[in-house]
Amino acid sequence: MKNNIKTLRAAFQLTQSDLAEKIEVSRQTVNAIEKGKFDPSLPTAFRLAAVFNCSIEELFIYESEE
Amino acid sequence: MKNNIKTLRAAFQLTQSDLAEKIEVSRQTVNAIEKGKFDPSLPTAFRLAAVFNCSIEELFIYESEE
DNA sequence: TTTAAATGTAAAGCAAACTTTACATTTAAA
DNA sequence: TTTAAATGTAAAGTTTGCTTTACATTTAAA
Repeated sequence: MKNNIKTLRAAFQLTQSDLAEKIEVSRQTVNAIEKGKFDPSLPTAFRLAAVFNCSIEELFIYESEE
Repeated sequence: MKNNIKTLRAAFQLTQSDLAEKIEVSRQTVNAIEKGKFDPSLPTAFRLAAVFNCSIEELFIYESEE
């Protein structure tokens, strides 16, 4: 699963800490999701999409797992 | 988080087992998601949306947690 | 009305999402 | 060029998504 969080976060001029606060997760979680270390939960994905005013599908690119 | 899986599954004439097979989870997992016992992972949500040819936002209704 | 399919649910265990703490590295402003 | 903010990352622990096994209940077809 790829995502456009880093780009959008920059466009919205938010630090990882700012974004973490908005979506109510830790800064490390934002970093990990952004870097593709793991996928967010569905609720977290919804909150991210809300912050960036876009759909989950616009934020995340699903690629069938291996 | 509410969802329309039961309705859509009926419309597509799929059993919980059928759907489980399609999205590659266990039947119990489909049942639990359908009954709102827990939220699916983001990859599972993507696969569900793909089966029903709709968006994740059309399938799941996000409600801020308590 | 009997039988089979479908659904509901529970327990034990594993895996992944997330936390906190902590520290090292990069970036950018003074 | 020093300093602070921002980012990267790691370890240990908690929570939750999901599995398998197992069985009970509901639904529907014969």
